[in-house]
Amino acid sequence: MSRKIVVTSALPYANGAIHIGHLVEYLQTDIWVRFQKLAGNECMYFCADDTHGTPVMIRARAEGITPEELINRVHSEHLGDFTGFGIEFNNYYSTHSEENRLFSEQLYKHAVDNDSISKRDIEQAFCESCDMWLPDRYIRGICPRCKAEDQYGDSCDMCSGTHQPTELIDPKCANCGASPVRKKSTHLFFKLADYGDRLKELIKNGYVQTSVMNKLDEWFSSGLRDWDISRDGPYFGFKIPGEENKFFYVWLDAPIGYMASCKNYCDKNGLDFETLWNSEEYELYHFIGKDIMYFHALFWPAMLISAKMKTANKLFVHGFLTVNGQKMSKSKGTFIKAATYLKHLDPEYLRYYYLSKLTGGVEDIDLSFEDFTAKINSDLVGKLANMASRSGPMLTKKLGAMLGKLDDEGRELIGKLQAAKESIMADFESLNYASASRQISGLADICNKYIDQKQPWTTIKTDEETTRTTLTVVINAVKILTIYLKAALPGYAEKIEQFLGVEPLTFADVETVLEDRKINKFVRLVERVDKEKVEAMVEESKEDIGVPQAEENQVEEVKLDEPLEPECTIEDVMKVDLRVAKVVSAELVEGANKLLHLELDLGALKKSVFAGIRKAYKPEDLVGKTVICVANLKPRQMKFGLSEGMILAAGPGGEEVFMLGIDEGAKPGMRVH
RNA sequence: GGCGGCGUAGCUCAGCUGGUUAGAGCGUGGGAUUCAUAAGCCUAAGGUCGGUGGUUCGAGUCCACCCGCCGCUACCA
Repeated sequence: MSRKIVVTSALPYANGAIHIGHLVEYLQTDIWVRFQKLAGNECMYFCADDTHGTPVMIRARAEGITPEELINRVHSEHLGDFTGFGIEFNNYYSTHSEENRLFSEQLYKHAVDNDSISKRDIEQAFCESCDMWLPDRYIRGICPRCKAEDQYGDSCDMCSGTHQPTELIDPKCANCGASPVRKKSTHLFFKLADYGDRLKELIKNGYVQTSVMNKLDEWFSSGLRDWDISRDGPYFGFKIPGEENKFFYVWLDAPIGYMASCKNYCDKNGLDFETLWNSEEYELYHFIGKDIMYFHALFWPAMLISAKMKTANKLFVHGFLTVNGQKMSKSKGTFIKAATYLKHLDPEYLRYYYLSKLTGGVEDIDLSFEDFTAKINSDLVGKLANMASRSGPMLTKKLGAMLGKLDDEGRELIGKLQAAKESIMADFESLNYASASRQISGLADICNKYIDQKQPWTTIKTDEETTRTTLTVVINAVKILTIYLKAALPGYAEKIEQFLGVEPLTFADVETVLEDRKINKFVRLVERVDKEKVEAMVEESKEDIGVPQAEENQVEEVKLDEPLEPECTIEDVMKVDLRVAKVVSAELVEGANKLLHLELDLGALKKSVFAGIRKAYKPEDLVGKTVICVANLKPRQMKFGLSEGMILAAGPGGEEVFMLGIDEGAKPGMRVH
């Protein structure tokens, strides 16, 4: 029986561009949504821009436009980015919409009726020159603890301590630099604690992954606090009914934006919103990052419970993206915007890469450019695309583009691929895409072995029909693997569908077999990753930001061919025992093209070392030379013998190797300090 | 500081409820091939599973402590 599913991704804020970190979530979600559809389920995907709040207001002011103009522009930019990456929303809406206003007012009214709203005064910073209340983020000053300058109102980057904005020394408005004043104001609070038991119940029943549950336990045990849901004007948002100059805090109406987007879609398409959003007929899932767990696991369901509405079946929480093992950095050029990526690289690369990394857990995932290039080039191009490329053209050029029939052996191979279907589908369902991609990759290995073993390039010379059978098997294998990958690589799949001359494939087609039919001309499926394009993308990401802090007269950043190793201690250095050594003999190594075999004299002892310096040094030039060697390196068994040390040399390798010498007078065996 | 997560081959990561010689892909060395997007196949080397101690017949897997990294710490969007 097919399922009916509604899915959302977190709403990106309308104050900045989509970057590759955001895309982890949207691609994770999009792959899941596409998977559900391919599996024969009905699945709808809703999202929207999160448009309200102080940052949007400030940004619009800075650009001299209205907030509406800003959010309209950003909306189309965001949508363009998503479309560029093949992310297919049923509706990409905005929180600044009538639907959202109505729902926000409705949910608020329910909360009021349930006596879940309280009022009390709070003191907050107000900038008189900007005529605006300042969130903590918009107050800068000196950290009360470590006295670092220019720190946020709530936390200090230098000592990583947290503090109250009132404690900040010499506070300034981050916007205009004026000193803010403290003013009292009445705020509305949602009494979250009233919903504690029901939230615990929800979470106990599998609302989130277990690791997320642990985190939530922490919050529960420290007690749920009331949630400030109002902001004083001027504020870009919805006015709170019955209040003077008060607006809903942006986080109140943001998740409601999911509903608004769904409602807007339903109205445009003649569907019943109540059925889609609020009935048991449809499952509901939210995909979010771990930073907004609090809102989605506590506030949001509490508000829905208060309004007697359905809560989601499950929250799928994912981790953050690091690039080359570190936080995305504007100065390093790893803060890569979606639009910048698209100028240089194929979006399907990133879709495949994230597929290969995502596990459904909350751990961060790392995008290493080296790994990225290797994975795409070897897995996607070398294994998968190449499979099609080594069968398709032969079939079209030499065998009239006609498929034959599978033989027993072929059926066995195809059977193996078909048998993996359930397990691969289970991986997609549970968001363990990495596991799915490993399975698929393993299947491609089996197929490539089959091709090697069958040698169609040999049999074609003598036996066309046997060759046709072999290639028919391969084409059918390609078809199945394409289905397995299609959720992640829709563009790739489409090319193969055209090549095979078939209707759009789904998981149901895994069981069907293509026989005795014509196929179309083979087109290249995917290009290899060009390292230079990756570099160009990183370069451009640096330029996006401009040269940072040039006026600070900072130490010029050194650019090395090989990046600097992490800082080490003197103890680390002392572990390496460097000794002066004299080359006693040097000879070529039979069968090796990079190695020289050296005998070294270290005074009291001798060492036999294999060094990869053959392209740079001739054996006869080395004998008698004094070099520096690592004397306590663990001996390594090489094919040609045991290497007991390592000669110090500089350079990238090959012909460019430069050995370290030492000044006159040093004797073999002396330690280098 | 408190809390959560992580630390497994050069790199990126799998290892379910503890159970035979710890796995994959990439990379590296060697070999046989050449249909294919310099791809594919065979084969070798490479890990005291962050450290120490403990529970157990048996621990990468459980417990304690320590070290290192990341994140959260709620009126921040």
